[in-house]
Amino acid sequence: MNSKKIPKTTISRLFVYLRELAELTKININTISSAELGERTNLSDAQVRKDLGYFGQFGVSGSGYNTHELKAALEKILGKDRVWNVAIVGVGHLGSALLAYPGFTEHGLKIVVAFDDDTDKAGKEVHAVAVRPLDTMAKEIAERSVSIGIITVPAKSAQDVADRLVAAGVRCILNFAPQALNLPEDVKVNDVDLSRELETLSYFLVNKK
Amino acid sequence: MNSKKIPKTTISRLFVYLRELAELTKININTISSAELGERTNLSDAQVRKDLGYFGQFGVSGSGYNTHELKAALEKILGKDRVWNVAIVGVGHLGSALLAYPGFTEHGLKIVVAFDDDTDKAGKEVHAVAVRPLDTMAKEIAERSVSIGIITVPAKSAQDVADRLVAAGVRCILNFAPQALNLPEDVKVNDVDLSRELETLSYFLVNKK
DNA sequence: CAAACTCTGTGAATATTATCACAAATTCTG
DNA sequence: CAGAATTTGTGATAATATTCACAGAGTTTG
Repeated sequence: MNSKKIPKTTISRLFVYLRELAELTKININTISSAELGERTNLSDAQVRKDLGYFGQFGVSGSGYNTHELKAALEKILGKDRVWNVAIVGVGHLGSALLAYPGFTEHGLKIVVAFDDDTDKAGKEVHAVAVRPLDTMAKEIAERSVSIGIITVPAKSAQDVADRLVAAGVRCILNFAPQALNLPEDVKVNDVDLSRELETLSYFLVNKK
Repeated sequence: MNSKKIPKTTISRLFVYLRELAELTKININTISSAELGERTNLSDAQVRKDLGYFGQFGVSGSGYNTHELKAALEKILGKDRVWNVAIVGVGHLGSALLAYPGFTEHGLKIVVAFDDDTDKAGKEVHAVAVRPLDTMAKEIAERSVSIGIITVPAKSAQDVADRLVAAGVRCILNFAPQALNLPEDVKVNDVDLSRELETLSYFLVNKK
């Protein structure tokens, strides 16, 4: 194991490699070179080798990587050999869509509870997940061992919701609200800003030759 | 105008500043310093100044930035003084959620048509947007002057859909499919990989002290 | 089995991005 | 209106991430 600091971007790409390896093993391809893996993921061969190099030596010179072994190694490294419980706060259009998304389960993430104060939703089930009012958060999160929170509420309530999640013990948050969250250092936040992603495309339209 | 190359990250942050400036002008705050703007957006004062510096000099020493002027300047720079037409391909849970999202309109992005081959959907309307079969893509995109495409189909069909969008003239794509797209250089693609965002959180859970 | 290939692992070189730090411009204060 | 306090704009510096390039290890071929 290399002890140098690992780029965040590397972690993110490991999941891409893992996804590709899952495909490859499924179709009985047992060996792959960094060049081929790079081609399939739109990355350079050097990038692939460098990324893997942070975690050990998985390849065989002259031949490449064993897909089964590399897959198993990455699953271990990335914590995909176990299931993490997830809670969603905000059961609007986006929240519901995420509740219905089957991909998470495949990736070791299980949405176990949702929160929403809307009386039309609280107390019911959406896509087989129970929806509860926000004031039950502390209790539900503790009982269901939730370790990841997803925020899909409007920007105005996002900081409040984040504070409550953290107070309930959550240390990882995926934030869809277009609002910068202010949280303790030991809380990991990933922001997904859909409007911004679309907007950056419009900049490209304005500034292309 | 500074002619140095502008970081992609800078463009992205300009939208954050713009959003904050919209709030500020709304509540009649007319002047703001880089430090204050940075605090509100969770960025450093130096970062704010550096980002704006790529596009010109907007501030006044000792006082700060005029919120109205800066807002207008950023809107111009970012192409937000006009409306861009958007098409969505794939009207599943996520596609429908995006169709229902009011935020896009507020940001100068208008979803004018959706595509899906599912016979339950094609020919109908979802959230006031017409859904058409994929083989009408070329015609619809030309007629409706679509310049941005959003891909919310399964990974397997993503490349095919992307090729068709490009063939129809689209040069900007927001891709939600967990699939690396291979497209001509003059096509700008932004990838949003929701599973990956969640998964990187699980890595953090495994590797925190 | 030796020569020609193939492919990894990794330092070194680049490129990109963020932070520092301070002169110059402006505003505030008494 | 002079001195103190702010705040910008921007080179210089530091941190981060990617690409290059090649020695060394393993495989294939005739």
